[in-house]
Amino acid sequence: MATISDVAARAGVSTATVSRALNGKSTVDPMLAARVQEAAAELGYHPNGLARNLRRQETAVLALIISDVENPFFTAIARGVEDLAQRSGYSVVLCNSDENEDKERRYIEVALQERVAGVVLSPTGRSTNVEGLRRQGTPLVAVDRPLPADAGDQVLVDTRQAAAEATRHLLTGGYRRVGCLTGPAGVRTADDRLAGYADVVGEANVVSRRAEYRAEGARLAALELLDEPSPPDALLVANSTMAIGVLEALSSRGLRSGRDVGIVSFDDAPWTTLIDPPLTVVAQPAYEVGRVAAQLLLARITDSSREATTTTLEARLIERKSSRR
Amino acid sequence: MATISDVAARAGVSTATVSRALNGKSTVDPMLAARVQEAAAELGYHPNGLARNLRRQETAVLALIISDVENPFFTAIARGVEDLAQRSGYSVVLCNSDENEDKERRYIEVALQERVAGVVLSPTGRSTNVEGLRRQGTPLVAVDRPLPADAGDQVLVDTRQAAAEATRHLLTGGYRRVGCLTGPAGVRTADDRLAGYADVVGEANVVSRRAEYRAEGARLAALELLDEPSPPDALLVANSTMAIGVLEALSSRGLRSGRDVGIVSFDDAPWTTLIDPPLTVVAQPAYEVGRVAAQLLLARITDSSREATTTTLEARLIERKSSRR
DNA sequence: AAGCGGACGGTAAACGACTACCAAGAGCGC
DNA sequence: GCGCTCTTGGTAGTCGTTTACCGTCCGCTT
Repeated sequence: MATISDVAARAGVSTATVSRALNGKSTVDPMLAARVQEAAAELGYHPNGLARNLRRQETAVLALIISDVENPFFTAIARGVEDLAQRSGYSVVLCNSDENEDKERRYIEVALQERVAGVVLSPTGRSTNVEGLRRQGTPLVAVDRPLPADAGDQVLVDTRQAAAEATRHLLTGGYRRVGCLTGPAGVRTADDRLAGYADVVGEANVVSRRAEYRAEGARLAALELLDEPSPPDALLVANSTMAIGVLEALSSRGLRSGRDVGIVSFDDAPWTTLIDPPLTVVAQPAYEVGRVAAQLLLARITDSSREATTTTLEARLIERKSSRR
Repeated sequence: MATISDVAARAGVSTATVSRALNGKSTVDPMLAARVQEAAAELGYHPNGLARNLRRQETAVLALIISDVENPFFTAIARGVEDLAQRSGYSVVLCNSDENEDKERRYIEVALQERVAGVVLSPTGRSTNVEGLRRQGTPLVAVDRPLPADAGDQVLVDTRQAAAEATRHLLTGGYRRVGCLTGPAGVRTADDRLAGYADVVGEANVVSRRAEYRAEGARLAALELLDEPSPPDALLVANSTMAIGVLEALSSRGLRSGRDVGIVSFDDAPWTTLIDPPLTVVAQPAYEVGRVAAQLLLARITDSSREATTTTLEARLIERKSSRR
């Protein structure tokens, strides 16, 4: 593997000159520079990023740790982060914590060890530990879910408000007994969506189940709800993956969404318009969340003394037919 | 930021001892080791991975460069790679080339500079350049699409065969004029699927359109096909993202899949059973592709002289109702 | 008591780049 | 010819680890 000294030897100059020629710092005689370029090309020289970063004490890599690669909401965030970061010359590496606190911890550790320039994190849950990042002064912005007791930058979605609006929408649509299917306790988005729902129906009328943010758990939970003595006639579902399970549950009971059970789900997945009836959803500005997070992160990288901010973006209810009789 | 010498100073030993104590190599007096551990904890010491890797000349990071984070097929591959890699102590960083050759090149460059231990790559297209990786001897395995003129490890899916089977299935289902909607020319999976289709209908009867592997282009292309003088009465669609566009096109023309136009699509996305009629699909073993790729990569990392292999996995036709009248 | 081997831990040299500092040479005015 | 400035490029130190090598100490055998 060619090193800078190989190039230097081949071009008949010192390593310092090679470094200067290749990085365009300081001035180097054009002829010498050309010779260096040529030597580098001939040897297929790629600077060793490890050595470079070690010396420079900085990397142009951002880590994005998300809770589920298979959830379109998070991949849209990834796109947002990436588009913006690329433009500033940063590369983004994506780590999938899989809603698993161990994996999350491991990836935070990797980010720390690799000395990435900054981290965008969607915390899996209660016990996310960012002490390490904080101590090392690694810039961090949390997305989707706030960090427990933290004063860092955050980009959130006003999900409680959105859940309330969706619930209200179902109620005015003529449904009487609205239920709620949400994610695990301790996951802030899950709790907030439930809370927004409860705000509207009133504590006394809460009919809810929790499940992992996955299809299968949601299917089972929906079934439980439907089998109650007085089952809900409408459901607020906390994300699109769960919605898949809920719709399966409905069809396995011969129920039709909209007519029999009103449905509103979070996240405007691409397939939601394909089904019959099309799904009413709460569209979250995922791409925008990613963009803003990246912006904040870059700003903090260049000026670490910035004050921490919390940005809350609005979600938007898209009325389709699954919430109408 | 605490370094190893800080820890050494605090524990009153040399850096060598700290290193040994923390890495469990060689033997260190248990009492000393404990003192080192404690000092490290107190200082919140995280070894500098850059320095470590520079010295060790190796990293425990694998790069996975995929062509589209928002495509479930690729995220399933990512999961497969990750599950296996984690088990061997490797971390996986995911890079999204977005079907864009510039981004792909950039990420290959990053992988090279960061000296990752290996690369899993789904080449975007014709001009993917892995010369750099080859020269540096970075282990590489290609997934989904073969590398042009390459002798490296590959994990592919027998997609031509699967396309042929799907086409045959439509034909025996009573459809007369089967069309094909595939991806861009030069993308091997797109070409193969078209070829498999052509194998069955015969060159003379080919009715096809190409589009990006995205919903919108597929929608337009489908519309074109449907507006022909003698439009096809069945369509083979090359991936699930395109299928979304096709289904939109159908419904905008008031056509019903199955009854009016038979549809078979590649990729068993989670929503395909939710629509009415459920979509007949060619399920690709994406997770398995990822697993095998990771296995191959790890094997090659430990033994770089292994002979290159090409693994071809079988796809499976799942008959549902969109391919029946 | 001398000799020996094993266990332990320190010293210092890498790894590969960047860069502060310095030296040499060129050009120029006097 | 001298001294000045300016450009150019080399020397060597540095980033934070790991590890080859070596010295020391301890206990045991003979």
